[in-house]
Amino acid sequence: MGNKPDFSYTAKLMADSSRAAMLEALLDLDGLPASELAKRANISLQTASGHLTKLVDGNLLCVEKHGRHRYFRIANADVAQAIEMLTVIAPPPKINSLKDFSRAKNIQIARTCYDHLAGKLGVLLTDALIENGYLLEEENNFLVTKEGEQFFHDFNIDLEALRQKRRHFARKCLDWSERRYHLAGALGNAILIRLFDLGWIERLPGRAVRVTDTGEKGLYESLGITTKELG
Amino acid sequence: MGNKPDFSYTAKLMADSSRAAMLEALLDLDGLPASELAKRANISLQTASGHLTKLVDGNLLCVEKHGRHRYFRIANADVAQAIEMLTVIAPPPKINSLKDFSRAKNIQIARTCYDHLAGKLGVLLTDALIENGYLLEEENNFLVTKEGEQFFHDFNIDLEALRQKRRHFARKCLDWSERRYHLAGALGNAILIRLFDLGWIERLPGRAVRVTDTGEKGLYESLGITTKELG
DNA sequence: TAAAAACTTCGGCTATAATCGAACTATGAA
DNA sequence: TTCATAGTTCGATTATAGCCGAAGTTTTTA
Repeated sequence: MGNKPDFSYTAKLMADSSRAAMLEALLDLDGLPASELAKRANISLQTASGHLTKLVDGNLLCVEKHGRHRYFRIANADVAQAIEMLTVIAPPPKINSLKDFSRAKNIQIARTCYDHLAGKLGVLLTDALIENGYLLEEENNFLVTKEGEQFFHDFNIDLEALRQKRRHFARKCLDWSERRYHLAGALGNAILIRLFDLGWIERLPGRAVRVTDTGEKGLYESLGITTKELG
Repeated sequence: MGNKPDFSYTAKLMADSSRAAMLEALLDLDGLPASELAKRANISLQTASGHLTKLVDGNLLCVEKHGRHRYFRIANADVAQAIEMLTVIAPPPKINSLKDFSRAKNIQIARTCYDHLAGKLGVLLTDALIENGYLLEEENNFLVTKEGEQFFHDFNIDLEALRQKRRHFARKCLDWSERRYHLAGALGNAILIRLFDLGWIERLPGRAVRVTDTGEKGLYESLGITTKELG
């Protein structure tokens, strides 16, 4: 009775699947307009507008007005953290067949999460970048060190170009299977693209990803990652 | 699409106010039967039964069967943490009048949370117990040290009796106004009762609490707490 | 000044799910 | 074996809110 804030109010805002789709989109790419969010949630612009009003009123999102455009973003890190916690305790995608089972295993080992690398491989790569002194951990982001600037340059990733983009540069993303953070944001995306280009990883059915023989060698030589650890 | 676990599923389970009431009750006192939870949520036993099935299926609760009784509890610490995160970002109770305003201020300074002390005073007391070497912080609980055993004995609190109770002994509870942990569980409850008995604190309208003149002196002499810090 | 783009508001339709009465199952006590 | 207690299942009712079509508002571009 007026004792504590009512968590079911916030839960209700996250409970609708259309709103959840929009929140999920904003977790990775923030500063999206209503029309883009409507597309991603597969709903009409009118419906999206209503949902977005509710999310802003409920302090889950905030808006930036630029002329006739309105860019939405997650209100603060607590909101992202709350969503991540809910993801951790949510039941994992169902397994019905043997095919599903091996796919589920592959997906835990290495997968894409939105547009960056996740799963055991994602966490392993992030850890290696930290241990080699290329990244530093911050509150919600990673910081590229001087050595890191050199490393990414040699790895053919243009950090300056990434910093220009209207999105997080090197954000932390909670890995639901590993319960650890991995690298997301523009830098996480650039690394994924580069790994595909180099032929170090390749797609499996679904979101899963596999390290190739070339990749095994490359990851060891550049970052000291042994793929045996992937199980 | 089968990428990540669906957090909106879990959010939906927490979104209903009856289910939220049951979860909140179980956050403090766990091992309650369905009939008791129905009472606390102000719903019929049939309705409660349906809700509890959903919560168990969704891995938010687990059950222990003892004969014809079924005792429910929060499934794990992640669930509690997720609820706490949602509480932190939920909008605080509304302020409509000047009366509401001063009440809101009082409630931030010192209040009861279920059956233990919270707000600035709750956090201050918990910190003092730690600084004096009477409590140690663990993952989700506090540990009473040897010095603590002596202190609580002198303070007229029977720790052995508290440990017998079918509930958490010294649990951490996240303070939504302070964004810090305070002491909950059986020990938190016992301290609150003792403070009332000693006349060190007294009730204000609502859930708020006030430190008396005797209390000011007593808290300083026993734990070095200066109530000026309460603002 | 007109037209287009980005978004909001309104109104009606529809689906979901929360609710409880009543009847049922299972365990324990007399 | 009969009664009581604890809880579940079923069915009907009701309320909430998600959805989109249509019409309105505001800002930018032509």
